Amino acid sequence: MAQHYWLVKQEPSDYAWSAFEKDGRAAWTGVRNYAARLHLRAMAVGDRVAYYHSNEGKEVVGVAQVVRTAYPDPTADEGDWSAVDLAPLHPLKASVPLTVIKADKVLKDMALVKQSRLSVMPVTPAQWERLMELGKVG
DNA sequence: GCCAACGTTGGC
DNA sequence: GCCAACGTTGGC
Repeated sequence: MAQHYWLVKQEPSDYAWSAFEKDGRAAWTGVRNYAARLHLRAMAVGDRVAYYHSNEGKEVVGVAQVVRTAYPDPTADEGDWSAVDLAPLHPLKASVPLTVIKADKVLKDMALVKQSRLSVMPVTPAQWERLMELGKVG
């Protein structure tokens, strides 16, 4: 089974990477968007997930992995929504700001740029490789 | 704080 | 089922 790559957005004032690292694991709940739900449901255990700080920072700061596949979101009062569990793997040695992503030949086509309101999105292997290169990982 | 983008809702 | 109005997100 091929590994897939994803990116999730989070406002640092809401749940920053540092808090995520401290917790060691988090239920990714509260997603109320059909496109994002589709992506959550496509996640497999072990998939890599880039962690992006929206609004404040506007940069990719770390790498997480999926530790539990989609299950009914316990925070949803009504409707058919999904959550997954994520665990932090490591921070990027150099965070990758949106300005750099927009200026990069490979990364400028990311959903992050094209669909600015989507909170969970796939990342192509080429984009992932470039992101890790810029993040000084590996 | 403003505003553009865009997803969702509701009237017809 | 279409489309205008509305609400939310998120960059600037």
